[in-house]
Amino acid sequence: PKYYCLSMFPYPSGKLHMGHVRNYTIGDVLARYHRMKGYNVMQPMGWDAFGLPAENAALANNVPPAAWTYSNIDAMRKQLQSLGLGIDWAREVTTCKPDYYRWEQWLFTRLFKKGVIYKKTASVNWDPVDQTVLANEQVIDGRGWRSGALVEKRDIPMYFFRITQYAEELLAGLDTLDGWPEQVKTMQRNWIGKSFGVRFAFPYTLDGKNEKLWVYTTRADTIMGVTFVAVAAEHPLATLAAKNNSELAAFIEECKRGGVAEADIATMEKKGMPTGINVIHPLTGEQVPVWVGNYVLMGYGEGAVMAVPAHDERDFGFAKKYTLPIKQAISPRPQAGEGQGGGFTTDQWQDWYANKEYGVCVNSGKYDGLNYDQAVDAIAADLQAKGLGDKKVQFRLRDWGISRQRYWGCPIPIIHCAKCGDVPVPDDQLPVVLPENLVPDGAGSPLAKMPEFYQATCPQCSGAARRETDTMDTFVESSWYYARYASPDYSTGMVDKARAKNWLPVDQYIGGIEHAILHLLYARFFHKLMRDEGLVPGDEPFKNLLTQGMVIAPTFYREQSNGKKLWINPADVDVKTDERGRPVGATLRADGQPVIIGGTEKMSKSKSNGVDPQAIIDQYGADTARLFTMFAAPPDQQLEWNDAGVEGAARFLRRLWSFGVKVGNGGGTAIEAGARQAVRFEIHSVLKQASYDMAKHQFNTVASAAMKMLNAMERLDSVHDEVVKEGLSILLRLLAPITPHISHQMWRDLGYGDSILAAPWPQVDEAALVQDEIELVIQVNGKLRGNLRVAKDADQALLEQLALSHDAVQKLLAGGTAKKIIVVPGRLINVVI
RNA sequence: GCCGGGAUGGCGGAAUUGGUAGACGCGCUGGACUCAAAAUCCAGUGUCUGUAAGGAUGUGAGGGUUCGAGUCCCUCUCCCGGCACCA
Repeated sequence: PKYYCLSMFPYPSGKLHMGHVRNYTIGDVLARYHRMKGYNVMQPMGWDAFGLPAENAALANNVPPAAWTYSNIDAMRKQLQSLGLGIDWAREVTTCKPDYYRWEQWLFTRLFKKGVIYKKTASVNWDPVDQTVLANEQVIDGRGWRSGALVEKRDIPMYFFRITQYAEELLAGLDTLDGWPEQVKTMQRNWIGKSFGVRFAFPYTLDGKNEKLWVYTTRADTIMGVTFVAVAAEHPLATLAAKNNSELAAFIEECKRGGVAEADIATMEKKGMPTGINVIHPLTGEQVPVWVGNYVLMGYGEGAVMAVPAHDERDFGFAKKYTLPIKQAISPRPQAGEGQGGGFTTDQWQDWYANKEYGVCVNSGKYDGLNYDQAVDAIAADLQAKGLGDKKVQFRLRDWGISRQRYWGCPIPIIHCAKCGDVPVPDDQLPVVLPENLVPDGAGSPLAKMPEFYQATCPQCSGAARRETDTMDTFVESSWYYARYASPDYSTGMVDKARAKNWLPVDQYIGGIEHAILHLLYARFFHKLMRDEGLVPGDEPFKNLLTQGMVIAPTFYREQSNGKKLWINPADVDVKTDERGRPVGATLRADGQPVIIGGTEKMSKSKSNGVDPQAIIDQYGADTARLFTMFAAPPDQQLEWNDAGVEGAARFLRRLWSFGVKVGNGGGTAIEAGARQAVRFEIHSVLKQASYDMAKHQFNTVASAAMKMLNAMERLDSVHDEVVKEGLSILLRLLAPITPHISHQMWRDLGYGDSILAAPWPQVDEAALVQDEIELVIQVNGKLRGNLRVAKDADQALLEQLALSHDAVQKLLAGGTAKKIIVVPGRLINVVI
């Protein structure tokens, strides 16, 4: 059987960091383990080579992003090799090379023709001083990172993937992914955000024309509580109203200030202003005022929302702030309202106001007394009868905008012709090659200033035309590299279908939890796009997913005279402890003066708490680095870096080595049968647990099992016995995936075979686990009171009798009788008194 | 703000998924070896109390279910990840 083991490929930043070491060690452990289990393993590696950091480096050092990227790749490849990873380098993929991205361009043109890709305008962060588009990351406290200018929103045309067309399938597909962590699936479900609601219109008349203002709501049952409608600043109605209202125009301008990041918008103070326009409530016929609200997003739904202050917390706050009416439309049902503060008051928001399970309509005319489902049905039916709305399924997921006004990315293969419009570049003109010798200057893409690049001929009419100078979001490259690995050399198509069919899907995907939504959702989407092109088999790309935690380390700093903190690397600090080992202070080794102990945080340059993996590998070797990384925490949790812990891992490997030398020396006497049986029991019961842990990817306890085995064998009087030969053979194979170098060498030196890679995963001998006597725990009222050694097949009556006659139980019974005795076979006896 | 996750000795973590809390490792304390130190080896190490045997207490806080709760339920606090242009 095949086993495709894939770790997320790195961005070539220049240096391996601990997160990489962790990611690739986990992948390598799984790959080696599966080789021992008899699988045909593929473990490839590549480079996510386009991206912003290369442009930043270019700005800082005046080097072309290409040169910087390629030299980083060479450096990091060497580092990965020093970790001893069993990678098939013949499959190496580099996304910034034309032989890779030409197929991305090819697929783009196919999808463009199919209508899966389309163009529309969207908002971006605009730096008015540098005259450039900024990534969210480059906006700091609302200002451009280099210019310091206040960032504005600007609408520009962009290409979009119609991912919403696949929303239903992306959602349903999650149910088939049994090998994915539940939390990741939950996050994706919530991100896709399928909701059942009602889309309806508020009619109004403007300049003698009948118009409709559309909104979407999941709470149609509260429609009789609507007291205003809020529209986004970019909404056409807002623009219209601002024409002869300078105050409103100024407010809309204010709303356009600031970036486009949702976290900022959602935490911003909620502000609004009336437009002076009224619309008609579709059911009551009442006039409803329209407001502009800075919290309404044009990109969501209709860019307008009905506001029901009585039953939506955000609307409530807004209404209180601007003293808008609050009209109750839901009341607790008598049975539900009891004890939950049924009284409605406009003074104070209460959580039940928004609880749809729990109320019935009031002040709602003919809908009074209906519960949520009944009310939504009745209201949707009435709206439909008036031609003003209907039930609608809506997704939170938005289409994926992929245009980037940046240089170091895959060129979008479109030619703009005045006559023919947007024309995709024909296959025989692909790839559109990105020139690699440019240096960006921080003011827009250099491609847009390069006539040799953008001057083109229209493929349809042969007239003069302009080539698109935007590049694609780098998430596009990382959405299909897993498929390219199956046939990285294939020059006549995106993937070789036969080889893709052989290797896909990825059996195990490993990467950081921070990719839980975007990357993993885009890759799933891309797989379906490629499937629909007949390129790849199956509906999902990744069968099993392991999301690893971050690598964190302690921080140390000194307060400087200017009040700023000077961060000091942990490697330069000595920590002092009291007689119990509690830290009491730290000093800088260089000057012996104290430093302040900060928190334990994600390794980063800014906190100077990074540990260079290369230094660890050079000092202790790859096996120690790998063992510590696997032992210190389970893979999906945070891993705290600890130099003493690394020392401990090295100590264990040295002990293992000396033990091997001792065994190799031969001679001596065999041990006594009872001791032999006890060690075999220990080794095989530990192995049983370790095999179970390995299968569930809990590598830290597998490493601890190896330590237990060595401890057990070291306690023996003599190492010259068959049980040691067997035990060491098991121990070395248990460790082989984690510490391949030492395991391989000892395996050979001790004469077990040529290569431990060819050895099978060790088997538990159940016969070694059989015991005649077992130890049971005696509890009284659930509290531990003693132990009992009994024959393993002792019956219930005997156990109860033994427990009752136990000294500790007798003492507590004090002559009384037990109420109840609970016997858990093989574990404990609990006497209830 | 919204979505997801986490919290167990001085530290990293373990606990067969409701059944002996603290495996394994680090650190610390004492001892052996050494002129001495390092390395190595041996013993101890949750907290309080007690000479000891023992007793009490203990898994972020507060409540609940159960013979029995780190594990299940409710309320809360703090920390971390993501939020669509960082990758």
